[in-house]
Amino acid sequence: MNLREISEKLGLSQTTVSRALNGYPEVNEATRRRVKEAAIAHGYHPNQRAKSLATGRSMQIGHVIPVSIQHEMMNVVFADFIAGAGEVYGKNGYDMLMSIVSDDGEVKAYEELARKGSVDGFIVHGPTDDDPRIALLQELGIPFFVHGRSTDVKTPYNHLDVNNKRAFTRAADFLLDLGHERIALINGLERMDFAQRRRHGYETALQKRGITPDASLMRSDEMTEPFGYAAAREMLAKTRPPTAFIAASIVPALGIRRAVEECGLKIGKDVSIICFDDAISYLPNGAGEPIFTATRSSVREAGKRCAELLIDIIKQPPTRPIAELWEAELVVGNSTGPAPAVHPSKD
Amino acid sequence: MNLREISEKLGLSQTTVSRALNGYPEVNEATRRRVKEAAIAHGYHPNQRAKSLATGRSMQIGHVIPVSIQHEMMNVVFADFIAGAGEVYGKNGYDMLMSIVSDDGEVKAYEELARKGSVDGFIVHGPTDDDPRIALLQELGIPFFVHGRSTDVKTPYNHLDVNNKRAFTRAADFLLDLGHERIALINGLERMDFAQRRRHGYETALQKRGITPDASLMRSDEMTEPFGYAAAREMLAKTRPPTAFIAASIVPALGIRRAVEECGLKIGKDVSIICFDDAISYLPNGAGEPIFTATRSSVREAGKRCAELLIDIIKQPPTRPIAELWEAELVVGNSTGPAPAVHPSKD
DNA sequence: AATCGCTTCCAAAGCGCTTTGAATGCCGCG
DNA sequence: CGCGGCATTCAAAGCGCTTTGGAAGCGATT
Repeated sequence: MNLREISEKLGLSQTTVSRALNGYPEVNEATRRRVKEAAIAHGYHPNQRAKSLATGRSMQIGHVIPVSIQHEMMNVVFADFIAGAGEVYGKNGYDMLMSIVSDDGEVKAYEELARKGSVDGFIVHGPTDDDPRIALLQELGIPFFVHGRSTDVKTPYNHLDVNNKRAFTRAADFLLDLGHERIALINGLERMDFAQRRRHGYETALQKRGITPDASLMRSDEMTEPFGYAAAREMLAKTRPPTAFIAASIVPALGIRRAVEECGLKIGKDVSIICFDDAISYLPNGAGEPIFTATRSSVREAGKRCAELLIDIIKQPPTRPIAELWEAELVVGNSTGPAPAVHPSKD
Repeated sequence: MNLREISEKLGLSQTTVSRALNGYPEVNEATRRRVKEAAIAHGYHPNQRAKSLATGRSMQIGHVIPVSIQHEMMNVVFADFIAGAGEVYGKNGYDMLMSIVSDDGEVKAYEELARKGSVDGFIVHGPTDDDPRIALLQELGIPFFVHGRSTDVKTPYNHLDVNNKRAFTRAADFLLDLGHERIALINGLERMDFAQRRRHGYETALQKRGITPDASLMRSDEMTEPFGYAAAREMLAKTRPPTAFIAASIVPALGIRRAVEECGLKIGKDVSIICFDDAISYLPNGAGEPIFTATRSSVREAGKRCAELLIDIIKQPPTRPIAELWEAELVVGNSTGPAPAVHPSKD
């Protein structure tokens, strides 16, 4: 069933049928009703391929995912982000085009999708501190929106980010206020912009209290459970182990907890843990009372907002770049407590 | 840069340019080279929208994801599956169209994507025991491939599944051989076909040894870490606690481990744990030596294979349905050991 | 010299929609 | 009675590609 067939069946021109279905005002309301009913009765859906050829818009948003990023935060956090974005796409008649590419194929993927006209815009995930994708997309002249920031990119671009630095300053402050002095940082990969900002936040808080960040208490890697575990095991074996950990995600935090418990230590008493919580739906930070004290910001809400803003941008390019910075909230759970008294024998 | 422009620039017809680029034989090799070079030089990529209108194929595969499934295995396992599928799509010139919909919008999503001609086929994820999507897609007359099975659907359909029953029989046998008799099952949601098959496998193994499955040792829910934790805590508090757990995924297994450790028990000694391991890349079952003894089957490889088969089906509808059944391998880790001697006081 | 068979290329139709520009009918008004 | 204005509808062009059905050129064959 296509436009011609249905218009013939109704004894109307294709023009009128098209306009009736697309809500144009210059069509009689009685006619519109008749057309709409016929469309439903015959299960008519305008051919999207023809439609987008005619309109010049594909009604699709591209997400390019390099496989390696599978390992970093992308995998688990990503699913929630796209759930949020996808919801917004659906409401606005857009679809999500996802392209999973090898790492060296990323540039080509953006170029092709843009040049082929497969998408009307892109969401850029997980920017590094100097992300080349931003310049590439600007050159391609296609709308895009960055989830996060790329510190060293100085040309303006549309983005939304969490105030990662502030979140980690607050996390560290919280522990410092509890009397902790040896605070470990279990961070994401340093090439990720967010990880650098988080480290800066952590370092800033320590330095403000006259504590020099101890490199032996800082780790940076893919945010897996085993990474959190291994890092914590090693640090807890030191002669002067940390009394608290700050983790960049709930995933390594689970590993830290495992290590702490294996050492026969009590969480929230002997060792405190605080993490950044993306409010991931399948890995909730406890039901009701949080397992971990955490700085929290929903990545799903971020996905929604990024999608909304990108669609706005596609419809009407803004005169000046859009930028939003969200603050994470600090939620207190059972994983933190006052620093343990210094063991006499350790002096 | 479109076909007309580039053909004018070359002094050739659009026909010839099109054929040259698409590898048709009726074009002189010298001409073809000239065309290809010009295409690269000018960054020409055929407009996908026009192309698919002309060919009648969208070169897109649809994945419809209801948000609720976010919570069940989908979320974490899904990411790996689509990584595998996406790789295959890229190699074959296909793109992945992902539609995230509310639960009641699922039927509509399939219908629309099919009728609008947005996709050439679908991958169906996470079938239930009597999944209505199969009949729907058959009625829509669009190629599709099911990852898993739907036991109560009797019409044949293309699918690939892991032998879930066998995997769980083997897991239970492994524990039974070690002398365990009180073996708990921490399963996924019962409406999922795979969960039912796994339970059957577990029950079959017990019954073969004359053990009647104990309903108080069986739980079924979304496969989260907290679920595993809560279920294990409760079971371990019984007067006759289980000596072993079988978990449907590594995620609840992590929760079980947490519970066991909190109870001051030793894994692999006091309590054994065995799980189904989807070989998820971001949650690896240990590096080298597995953390958990597990029955393992890579969901990523499954994604690859499903994509390959679906593309074959689109190109050439098979005369009889394609069905593959994969066996999971049993890998032995540190989480299992002989059943502890019965405590004298417990008799 | 006429014909055939190849290779190589092309003009034009068509995919199914949107959109432009114009036509039709009808009303009220001078 | 003629005309402008409004509401409603339509024919046709165009989006950028593929594909059909030739046609041109040329050496080989009869």
